[in-house]
Amino acid sequence: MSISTKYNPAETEDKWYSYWLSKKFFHSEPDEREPYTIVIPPPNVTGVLHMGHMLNNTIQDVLIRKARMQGKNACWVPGTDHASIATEAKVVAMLKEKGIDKKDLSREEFLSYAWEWKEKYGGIILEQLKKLGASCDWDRTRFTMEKDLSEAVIDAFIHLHKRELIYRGKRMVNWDPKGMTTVSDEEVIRKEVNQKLYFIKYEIKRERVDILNSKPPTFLTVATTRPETIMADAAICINPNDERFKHLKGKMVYVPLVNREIRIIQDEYVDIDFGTGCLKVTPAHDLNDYELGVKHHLPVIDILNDDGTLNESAIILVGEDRFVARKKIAKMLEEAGHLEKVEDYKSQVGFSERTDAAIEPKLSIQWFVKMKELAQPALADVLNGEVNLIPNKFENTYKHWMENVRDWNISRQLWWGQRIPAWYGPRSLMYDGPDHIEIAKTKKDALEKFREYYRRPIEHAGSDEIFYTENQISKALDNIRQDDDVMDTWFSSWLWPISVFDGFKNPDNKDINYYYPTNDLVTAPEILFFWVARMIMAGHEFMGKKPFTNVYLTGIVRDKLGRKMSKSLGNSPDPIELIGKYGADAVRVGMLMSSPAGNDLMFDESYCEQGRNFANKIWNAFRLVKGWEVDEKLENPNKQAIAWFESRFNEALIEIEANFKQYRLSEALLITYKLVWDDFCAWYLEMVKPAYQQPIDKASFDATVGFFEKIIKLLHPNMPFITEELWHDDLFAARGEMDCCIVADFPKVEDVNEPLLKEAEVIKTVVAEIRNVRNQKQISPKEELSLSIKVNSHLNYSNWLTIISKLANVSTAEVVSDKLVGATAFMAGKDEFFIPLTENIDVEAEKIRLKTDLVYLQGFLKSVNAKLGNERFVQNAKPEIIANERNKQADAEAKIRIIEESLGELEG
RNA sequence: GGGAAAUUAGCUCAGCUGGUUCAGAGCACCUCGUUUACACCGAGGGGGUCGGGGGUUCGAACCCCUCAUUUCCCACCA
Repeated sequence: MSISTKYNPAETEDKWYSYWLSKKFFHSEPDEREPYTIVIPPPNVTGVLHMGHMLNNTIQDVLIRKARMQGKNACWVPGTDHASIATEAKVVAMLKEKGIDKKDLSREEFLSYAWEWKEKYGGIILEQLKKLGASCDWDRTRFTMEKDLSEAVIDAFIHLHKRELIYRGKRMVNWDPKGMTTVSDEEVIRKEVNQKLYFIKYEIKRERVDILNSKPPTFLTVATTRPETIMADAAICINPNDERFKHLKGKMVYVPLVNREIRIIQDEYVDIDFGTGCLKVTPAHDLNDYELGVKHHLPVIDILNDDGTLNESAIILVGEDRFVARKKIAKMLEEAGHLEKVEDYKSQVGFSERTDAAIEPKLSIQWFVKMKELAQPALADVLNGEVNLIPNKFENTYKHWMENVRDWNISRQLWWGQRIPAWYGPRSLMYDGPDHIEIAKTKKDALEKFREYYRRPIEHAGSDEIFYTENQISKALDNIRQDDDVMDTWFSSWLWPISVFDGFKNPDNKDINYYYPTNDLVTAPEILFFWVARMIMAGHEFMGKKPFTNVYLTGIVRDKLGRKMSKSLGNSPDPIELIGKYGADAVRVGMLMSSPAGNDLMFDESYCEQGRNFANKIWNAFRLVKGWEVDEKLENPNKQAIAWFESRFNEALIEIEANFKQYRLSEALLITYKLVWDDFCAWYLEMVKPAYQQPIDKASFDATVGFFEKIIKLLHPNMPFITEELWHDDLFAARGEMDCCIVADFPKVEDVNEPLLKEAEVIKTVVAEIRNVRNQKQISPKEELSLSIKVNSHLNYSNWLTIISKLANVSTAEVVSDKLVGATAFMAGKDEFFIPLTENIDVEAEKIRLKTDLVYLQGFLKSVNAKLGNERFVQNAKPEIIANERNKQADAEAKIRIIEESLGELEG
């Protein structure tokens, strides 16, 4: 036989993937079947596959393939996300390498570079998914910035604006000085940072009389982590209840170095016990200070440029980066005698999720979505089980977040994304004033709205109605400009389950009606709020229905030391290399084996090895069966084995289905693994396998091939490639063009013969015991033994004798009525087994063995008796528990009797 | 600072409503094996007082309290 002893994934994977594609097995169109739909969490368009994607998409593929095999109309919609800040950052970096500064480009020029970049790198990740075997409906591939999806974003904005759920406001926002944009609260990652706490002395302004009396200046000390912001100080704040500072009320102090006078204000917000009890108030650069400033009518002095350098308002250190300025100013303060001391200090600092730059609180005008109303139905869905989070431990966090949801800052100071459809023009053509804003999908619409606006009578124009001239109007219209900002990427992502089916463009179309709401969503818990929660909100707002029913939250893939995989640590294997090394099926199995929903996965390559070994095991089982010659004339000696495996398969299948129902994919796979490796290969095949170079009977062969086919189908969702390869082998019935494993019927649960399975377990013990005897006595497996069985139970061994003989290399096996003296013995259940050996048995050793068993059983019996003798147990325990205890008691008593007999004979 | 979860064999994890599926699985480990599908293999085996301490109960890995450790989420203390 010329089949390789090892399964070679490279020979099958591309072949079958192209075949599936060419036969359109992944493609779905609405029909009369029940739909099963998953929308992919769209990866960044310019990203490459990492281990997290690997896990996530393997799970989705398993779910979708199983549904497809179970007769559902399975549709897995793939696509990519334009990832505005990440992609823009990459493009900016690329341009920089070319010596081009983004500032020197027009918006149009920049976008053309960006699109070029997207065309070049976009879609790499989707190609990588194909290597994994992902059975996405590629005809439905979408991109969040393509025309239709962008329009959906604009439509959604306009809709929400009409509903007064979108507003524009001046707020403290999170500013990313590296990305030069705002980011939402959710995109700020807080980290503990070792910092310094600077104690800075501010001189208190002396009364004129004090100066005349040459009274020396006095100081107050403020503790701050940000000395570079003193130039933006608007006040010093003390707690009105702080006895130490009562005398300071109403005084003024000088800001060191710049000598600007500021007030001392009082507010209970200040913690008397923290630092010095004096707080410098910097409304432009701290959220709390801003609020204090509003309360006390303080000026806002913004000393930072958008890129984090100091601006002219700082007066000193203009142009320096904030962190450089911090060091320099500390020195300057020290030299000027204003630095009392510096202490080490740990505090939480916010960093941008995308650029890792320290976030700067900044006052600016941004667009916001009101979240409270939107959150309500989305919270209700999860609480009442309309939407299931798997595992449900995430419900608590979800609830907490949704109940404390804050408004969503959706504007970003970037170019790569959907531009905010807000248009600005002069409110009045007569005098300068705040802008008039119109929300409109296109410039044309905007112009019309503005024209209409200007044609109305002029406000405050007295009794007679006055209108602008057409000339004035057309001149004004020439100067209408669109908002420069784009929308947060998540503002397109939250529409994904709707927009991929064109639910905005064409609200009542066939696809959206059929596929929406989708079934399962598979994603990482990190984006539960970013994305999942908002999708549910969008579902209710725009469709009046939830977007999906089940949310499977995967864990984070970590290395085996528990560290998060990251580029900088270099601890993340390249998934494509892994697939090359072990095969896609192996990597899939490796990922699935040890990652229950919601649990982090400590990844190690050995998981892939295990997967590869499993593929090889299947391959070799196939080689074995493939090599059998059939002799039609032979009787079937394997009826018992066949009946057993049939039941065993169904027993396992029941468990597998139950685990799938609970989304315990790793558990389901492990059961499958054991079914194939242990039950099918190690037991069943060994039972029916003909002797060397002997033919097999037709019935056994057919049964075995039938089992094999069922096993291949069972394995397919996990291991699509090897199963498809085997499916087409001529070992099985001839296959038509469309007869592929990918669309074969998934096995259905059939009858389980429980007593038969129980008997088989006893038989397995018998075989294992005989092998154990060989091991202990150093008897070669080739040496034949004979076996005598004294049956004390109701088990009918006659059906099993041939199997025992074959598996344990026993030449004669017989049922006897008396113990065999001088033979080595063991028990299985209540039955006794004897193997006569040529050498004398070691009576002492045998006695010790029996005594050990006896002691254990006596102890066991004692505890059972104690239970049964306890009145309160007998009164309180459930009847079936008591019955069980009585069984245990009888059982133990019987075994003890048998052992005592044997011991007696050895003694005697 | 608030909240949530976890802690079971060397590692990764099961263990559903307290009582034979109650101490389990996979991997790793040890011994033996060049048997004619597979050494990416086969046969057999060892290994845990279920984080510590209390309590409830006839009975606790499971329920309660407490401590410890770890992880995650949320939060504006300079």
